[in-house]
Amino acid sequence: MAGAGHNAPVAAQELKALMERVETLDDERIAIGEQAKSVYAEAKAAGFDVKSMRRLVALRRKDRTKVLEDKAILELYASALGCLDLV
Amino acid sequence: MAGAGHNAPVAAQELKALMERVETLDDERIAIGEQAKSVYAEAKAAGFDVKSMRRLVALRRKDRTKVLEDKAILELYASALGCLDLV
Amino acid sequence: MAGAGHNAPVAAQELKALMERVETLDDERIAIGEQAKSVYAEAKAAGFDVKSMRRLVALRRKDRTKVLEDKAILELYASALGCLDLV
Amino acid sequence: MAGAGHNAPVAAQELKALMERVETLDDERIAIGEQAKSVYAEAKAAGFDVKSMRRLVALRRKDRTKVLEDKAILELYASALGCLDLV
DNA sequence: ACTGAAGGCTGCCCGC
DNA sequence: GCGGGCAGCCTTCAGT
Repeated sequence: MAGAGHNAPVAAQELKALMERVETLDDERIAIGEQAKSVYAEAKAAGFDVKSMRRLVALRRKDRTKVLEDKAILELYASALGCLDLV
Repeated sequence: MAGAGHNAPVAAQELKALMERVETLDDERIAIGEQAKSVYAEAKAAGFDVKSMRRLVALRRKDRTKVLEDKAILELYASALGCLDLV
Repeated sequence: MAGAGHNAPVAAQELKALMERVETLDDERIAIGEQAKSVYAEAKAAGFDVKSMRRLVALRRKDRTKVLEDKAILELYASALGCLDLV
Repeated sequence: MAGAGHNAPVAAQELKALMERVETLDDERIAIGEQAKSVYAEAKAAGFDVKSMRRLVALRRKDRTKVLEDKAILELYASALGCLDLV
């Protein structure tokens, strides 16, 4: 099914090399995540609401047009259900 | 560490009974999920946006007061960043 | 984009009816989830490891053949990396 | 509730600065994620099973002792249920 | 058949 | 030290 291992030992060397690259990248990614966490800790110490900051970061990363469209639909539906204030 | 298995075979009968109960409940849960999926399919066929419906369902299930508070903070921050229109 | 609202108020009645059906199903789903949680709590009180039980439940729900295949690949790779004992 | 904004405009400048730092870190994190994705694509092209590679990466990052303990419990339970071959 | 998204589950961190 | 809440990963499904 795999198609990979035409030779029994699965090209262990190749696999090892790929895994090492991935693991290195993962280490970097985690290190950066820790830096971000530090910044959020600072923000929290300064009295900001971290959860809201995260939501805003995510929102701003998305495509602006799409966000506005989604928002419009949500408001339309909420209005139909009589709970416009929630959105 | 566990504390459970004071007797070697781990009270296999007890474990089996518990697992069966969980698995039965799981079957029911999945069946209901499929019914919900059908309703969403109907909604989609009628031209509604399923994703927005899901968001609204989730929003309405949450505590109203908390939703309003969170919304207020988000708007405050968005306004500080000059992107109030996104929220 | 939506195609739904050929009439301005978005067929609010239809949307409401659909939402109610979904929310009812959701309530049931949540109730069952709580029952499952109770069973796990019982299990924990009896000394069983809940996390392992969950893993086993998930494993048993899957297609047996596929599980065995996946297991074989994982062992092959682990062996290539010299950490067969982990899997 | 917040404690932060003793001054009405919520210290918009401070918030902006924090958000920018977070967003920069996020950009880096995403870029690295894309590199990892590339490596996995390479691996796939070479015939390896990406899912198994991911599982192995996750497994190797965890604490070795804990992994072995978890494995032992899982095998114990599986054996009690008569499906040791699955784990 | 593959890619991208959406939901559910697991692992992690904070608060109690 | 435990339980709850949050972020990330895996899995599943719709779309192409």
